[in-house]
This record gives sequence, C-alpha cells and structure tokens, in this order.
Amino acid sequence: MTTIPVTTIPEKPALEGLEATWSAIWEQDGTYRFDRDVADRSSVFSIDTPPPTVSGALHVGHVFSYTHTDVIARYQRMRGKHVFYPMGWDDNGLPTERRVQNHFGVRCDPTLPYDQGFTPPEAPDPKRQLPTSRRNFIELCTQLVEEDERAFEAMWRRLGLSVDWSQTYTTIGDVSRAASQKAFLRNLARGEAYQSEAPTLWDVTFQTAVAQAELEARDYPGHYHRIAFHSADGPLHVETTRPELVASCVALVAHPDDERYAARFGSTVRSPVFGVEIPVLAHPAAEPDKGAGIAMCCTFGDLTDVQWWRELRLPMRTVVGRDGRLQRETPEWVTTESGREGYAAIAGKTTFSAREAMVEALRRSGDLDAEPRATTRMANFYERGDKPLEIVSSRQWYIRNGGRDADLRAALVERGAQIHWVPEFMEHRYANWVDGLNGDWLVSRQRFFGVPFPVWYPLDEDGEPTYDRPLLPEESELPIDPASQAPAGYAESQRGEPGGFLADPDVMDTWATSSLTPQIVCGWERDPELLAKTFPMDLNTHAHEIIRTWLFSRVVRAHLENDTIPWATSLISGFVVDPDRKKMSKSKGNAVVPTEILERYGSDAVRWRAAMSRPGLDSPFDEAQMKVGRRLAMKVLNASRFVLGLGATDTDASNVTEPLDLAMLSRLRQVVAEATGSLDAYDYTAALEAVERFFWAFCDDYLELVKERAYGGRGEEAARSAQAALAWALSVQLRLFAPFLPFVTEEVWSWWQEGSVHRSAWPEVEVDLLAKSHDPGVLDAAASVLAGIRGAKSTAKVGMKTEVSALTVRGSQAWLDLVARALGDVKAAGRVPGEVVLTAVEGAQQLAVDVELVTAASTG
RNA sequence: GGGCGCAUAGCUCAGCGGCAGAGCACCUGCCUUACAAGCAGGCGGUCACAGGUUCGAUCCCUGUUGCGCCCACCA
Repeated sequence: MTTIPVTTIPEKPALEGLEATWSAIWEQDGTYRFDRDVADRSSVFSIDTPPPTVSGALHVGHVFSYTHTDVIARYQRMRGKHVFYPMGWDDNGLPTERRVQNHFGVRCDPTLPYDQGFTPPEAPDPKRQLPTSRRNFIELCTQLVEEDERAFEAMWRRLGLSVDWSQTYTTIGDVSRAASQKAFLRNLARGEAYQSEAPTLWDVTFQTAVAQAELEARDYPGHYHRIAFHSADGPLHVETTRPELVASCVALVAHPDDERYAARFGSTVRSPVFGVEIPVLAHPAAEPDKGAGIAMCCTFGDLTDVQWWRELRLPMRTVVGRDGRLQRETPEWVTTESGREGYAAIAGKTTFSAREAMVEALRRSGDLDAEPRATTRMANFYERGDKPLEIVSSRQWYIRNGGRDADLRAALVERGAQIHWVPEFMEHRYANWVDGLNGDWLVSRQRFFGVPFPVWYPLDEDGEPTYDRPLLPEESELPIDPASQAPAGYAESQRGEPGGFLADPDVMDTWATSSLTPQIVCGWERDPELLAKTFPMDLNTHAHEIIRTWLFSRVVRAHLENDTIPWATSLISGFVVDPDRKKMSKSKGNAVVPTEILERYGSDAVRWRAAMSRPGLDSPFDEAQMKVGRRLAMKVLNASRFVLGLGATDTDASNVTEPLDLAMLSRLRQVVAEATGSLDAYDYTAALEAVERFFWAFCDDYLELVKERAYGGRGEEAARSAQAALAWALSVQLRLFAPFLPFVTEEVWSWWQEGSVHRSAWPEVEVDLLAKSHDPGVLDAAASVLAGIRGAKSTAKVGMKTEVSALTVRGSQAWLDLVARALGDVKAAGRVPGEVVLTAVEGAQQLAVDVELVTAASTG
C-alpha cells in the first residue's frame, strides 16, 4: 500500500460542500454507471424504484424511502453486483394538468384549434383560466415537467442516490408510450382489456372517470331527509341524504325479511313532487337498521344502487350529468304537469343547489316529514378531488385484474405469495386489497396529458362509431397518436366523416403506464439483451400507501404479459409522521420540506436518520435526530483525520502483532459478519447500528488505548502493530459506513486511497482472513479497566489526565489474563505510571477496579 | 364491521424464553495536543392489563384495553 502525503488531509475537516463536490465527481467518473457488457443476469442487481410525480412536492418521507433503496443499491454494488438502478419521472396525467392549469392560468378545450404563437397569460388567474387547444396545453405540460424534472434530479443527486443517471425515463416519453400502447394491444388481443358502457365513478371537477384504487373515503356532512312516497295503501317514508336524486329514483328497496315492508313488495308508489310510479322491491343488500330500513334506489347515488340496478334489472334514469349538474331537459319519465313544474325548479342546478331547491319543494308539497337532521357520512372522493364522486354511465376501457374473476384473483394472490416481502406482514395488505376488489381496473381517463389509446373506430353511414370493431395500429408503428394520425386504409380527411373513422378520445390512467415500469426500464420489446440481464427485477421499494396501486398493477401486468412476478423482493417503507403520529401532508401543513433539512444537517445526517427507520414502520420526524446523524458524520471525519495523521495508512496485516490490536480486529470481523447478514436480509437499520456501535467504541476505547503506542511510545514494532490495525480498521469501517454515509466516507477515502469507496469491495472476505482466531475479550477487558479508571476520575471530579498512583484490578483469573495482555496500553491510556496489582477472585463475574489517584493534595 | 401493525426509561426505539438495553433529553464533572458540534460519569423501568403454558415469560398462547394504518361504510 502506498502512503499518501498527509497534506491532503484538511486541518479542519467539514461536511459543508461534500455533496456538491462528490456528486460532480461521481457523475464525471461514471461511478454508478451500469455496465451491461460485462454483466450477466446472476451478477446484476436490478431495482425498480417509484417514478415520483414531478408536479408534486417531495417531502421528507420520499427522502427516507429513496434512501432505503439507495443503501441496498450501494451495498449490492460493493458486493460486486452490477447494479441496474434507473430513475423515472411520473409526469403524465392529472397532477401535471392541474399544475399547468394553476401555473399558467389555462385550461384545455379540445375543440379549439392549435395556436402556434400561443403564450400563456402573464398574470394567471385561477378563477378565469384561458381556454387553450389540446396541443398547446400538452406543450405547456411538457415545458413544465422538464423544469420539474431538473429540480428533482438535483435533489436526488444532493441526497446521494447512486442512480445511473444515463438510465432515466418519463411516463409520457416515447419509450413509455410505446410500451403502454403495446402492452394494451396485447391485453386487448388476449381479451384482458375490454370496453364497456357501465356506471362509472366520476369526478365532476376533473370530469373524468376514476378507478377504485384512486378512491378515498372521507367524512362528508349532510342531512337525513325523511320523505314520503305515496300509494293507495298509504305513504312510505324513506330517509335519504340526497333528495335531489328523487327524480332519478327507480325503486324503493327493503330487505326481503323485513316485515314492515313485506306487504308492499311488488306494489308501486308515487314519488313526491314528480309523481313517477316506482316499484317497491326486496333485495338482501338492504339493511333494515339503516335509515328507515327502506332505501331509495337511484341511478346512481352510490355503489349499492348500481348493484340493485344491475341485479333487479331496473331502468336507467340519469339526471346528474358529467358536469355535476342536473340535466336541463325534463326527463321523459316525468309525465305529470306538476312533475314537470317540479323538475323545472332543479333543472341545470348543481347537486348542491338542487338539493336545497328540492327540500323547499318537498316542504311545500308536504312530503318532507320533519326537518332534515344533520349527519356525517362517508363519501367516496377521488383522492385529488374535493367533491364527492358521482356515478355516471359511460363507455370506458378496463383491464382484467381479478375484480370480476375468482380464478384470476386467486392467481394474483398467489403471485403475491411468491414475492419476498420486507417486512413480511405487508403481504397481508396486498392480499387484503386483491381479495376486496369489486371490479376490473378502469384504465381510461377523459383527460389530455397522457398516453392515448391506440385505437380508432370506423364510422358508419350515419357517422356513428362502431365501438365493437376498433381499428388498431401495427405494433411496429407505436407509439401513435390517433388524434393526429389516421388508421391504415384511411385518409386524414376521413376523420369524423360518415364512412370514415374517429379516434378514441381518451388517455390511459397514469397507472396504466407506471404498471409497466419494470418492462419500460428493462427494455421489454425494445432491447432483448438488456431484458435478459435485468428482468424479472431483484428489488422494488416504496412506501406502503401504494401497494394497492403501483405495486398491484405491476403484478397484474407482469402476470398477464410475462407470466412472472415483476421482482423477487418488495421492500416497503413506512411513513414519516409528524410528532403527533399523524401522516404528513401538504394540506395539513405538517409536511417537512426536504431541501431545508438537507441544507441544515447535510445529506449524510439525513440519510443516517432515514436508515434508522426500519422497513414498514412509521417513524416520527424529529429534528434532534438529524443532529445525531450529523455528529456521526463529523466523528468519521475527525477520527479518520486522527488515524491517518498518526501515519497509519499501511494496511499490511502481517504487522499486527499486539493482542489488543488483534482483539479489536477480531471484534470488527464479527461486526462485518453481522452487518453483512443484516443487509442481506434488508435490515439496514440493524446493520447500521452494529457498525455504529463498534465505531463509537473504537473511538472512545481503542483509539485512546493505543494512542500513545501508535505515536511510538513503546517501540517501533508495537507502534507498527497499532498503525496497521488502525489503518485496517479505518479502511473496513469506511466501507461499512459507505452505503449509509456516502459523502463523508468518500471524502475520507480520497485522502489515502485510489478510486471510489463506492466501487471498493465490501470488507467481508479480507477481514475473515485476518485475526480470526484471536480472542476479542482482550479489548473488552482492557476497556473495562479503563472505564473503571475513568469512573474514579469522574467521581473525583478531576481531569482524565490525572495520574493514578495505585491501581488494583480484581477479577477471575481468566479476566486477569486478558487484562495482562494489554496492560501496557491500559497503563498508558489510564495514566498509571506505577505497577498494577492483579488480584484473582474466584468466581468473580466482573472486573473490579480500585483506583488511587494522585490528587493536588497528595502531590502537594 | 374486516384486515394488519404497535404498546419496554421523559422522547425515539432495540431486545423476543435465562441478570431489563441503546441513543436523545436531563444531572454532575473534565480545555484531554482527532473531535467542546468533544470527552468521562450518573439519574431514570410494575417491559399496557388479566389469565395460561413453562423449572423460569418483556419474550410463547388466549383474552382485554389503548393507539396507528389499510379496506368496507353516501338509505
């Protein structure tokens, strides 16, 4: 080994600036570049990591979870794996559209023509968004996501993610679009994708369909209204929170065993205000103890209505439109004069206003029994929306995910069982979700910035689309945009013309693309050689919130397309929660902005804190913990500077001869084994704890014990032993810390070693060859005696350099033998100039240390 | 209502059949030539509750309570 001049070691090492310095060098040197040419599948470790939504804000929870991935990536790299670690940006979809709307003050109006010279308003007014063409709108989206992606990459580089930045993708990019469209066409060809006109959960703000996975149930305030329906047999009262839907009522439904209503089943009643004849029916899904026990079935108020509508074969009486307003024309089923007048009062109103008008009308007609009672119920929301979802009937694309097929569901649960979950209990969440699916995966969205369905429909002589005979492109043409390209055999001029064609207007849900991230990054259908070396992948990591969405959808896709699980292991992070254990969110105002934290404490400190939160467990955010990480990083700098400053840079193991030095290396060997085992099991926290525990003891005990000897106080050979052991221990510890503290370890490594610590070998084997047969107890014994001396000095409230005039150590003979082998070091560190008395005590469990100090009084 | 997880020092958490632990906080000291963003020492616990298994339970089993998360819940 060579000895690097000490001048490269700074006089006063600091953490500031390490991130900028080293991330630039890593980029320049291609430190984390994936070398596909030398890799084969068994030597590759491939990682699927979530493409963050670039239009959203990163919070500290992201930082933690991505750090967990990176620790594993760095460890595997040092174990000799070729780590395939790409990064993607999720930039398509609604979040981007919404951000563009707010940022530029525009909204998309697909009926407008493209405006080449379009510039967004200078002062965006969110209340009056400027209509713009679809193509202009998409250009603005593209512009904004590029800015966002640069900011995200800078952030990840600063955090020290060892991503191969030459391997990036975006979910709106050509590769992702081609993969999404190809996979969709394959699904379609195999019958796994299909189109259906059906009741669909619908967000009236965004005016798009929403999938089950994007639902969020929230408390929603409302009122119970007791309303009378009439018949010759007397009135029937229902309780409803949505009186505005009386116009769309198709039945009253009670439980078949409910004696209160048994006599009425099969009869009809007249709806209040509208006077429509409504059947009274029985269905087991009705709950006798809910409300009046008899429910108004409307098309559609909730998912139970859909069930009744379907199973009882009821007519469709839609009144709420896609814009969330009641339709303007009086429905055809309202035939009485007074009914038409009644409807006029609610026509065109939002559901909220219509409800007020309806209550007024019911009150006037005497059909409102008692005043409405306030209640809070749960309503389904789109997770990004702020109005309850409506259910409207619409034509949508679906992909089979087991929601309607028990065999497929069972197969997907089985796929879950094939995945190695960390922690294991996360498999239950997966299975629980899959078992609870109640419909197929709705993948179409009535939006703009997304991957279009590669589908056209022929138009008949009347200009009506023939949905059941879609026109499809060749796979080799993908990606395509059916809105600007014509299908084979048609001319663009035939678009929209009778006998011509029409493009499917929808785009895919963002999950329809991100469900394919393993295929996208691994070169599925694009780069067979890369695919063979990277797929199925080794590891997938993210927080537990997206098991139901991203994780599940990838399992579905890999199962259908590749007949495999997408990765062998799924490492699930917990959340960073606020000090009250509430989930952090921007809307609650308790989210911590990561850039500030990284700025204040340094990336290594934040990474340390992240690594201290175990897989799957939520962890409260606490700034004091960041200081602890920072202290460790500083300590690594200072201890390294000290060791190297002693001239201990030569790691020739044959020079290590002293029992204490051999004991220390022997203990270190155990630590390496422990850390290795823990990291292999993805327990990065246990690994870090083991390494850190050793490191502090190394600094506080071992360094103090050998300091004088290393300086040369007891001869050259003894000094050489200490120096070689110190150099060895430093080299090993830097490598053990490297996955956790990449910046500070690289900085120190550069002081005396060639190359990057992150491309160095994990210290498993070499330490094994060294010092394996030596008793680590020598170190424990010496440290115990030193602790006794320190305790005596501390109790006497004197400085640690105070001399000890007499020292007696009592303990079992075995202990004393260990002490004796390091006695010189103990005497030097404890400042004991005289002889030490070792007294054997039979059966003693511990060492007892009697210390007599040279005090100011006794030295006089 | 269904599923999952958690309950150990003031706080954050290890430990998971055999003497209750760490870090932080707090207290007392120490300028000690790597580090005062440091070092040394110390205070602090009915291991949520009740049963059971066992020679022995913080640990395993059953139940209870409390907290959190996911799902279901729009009459």
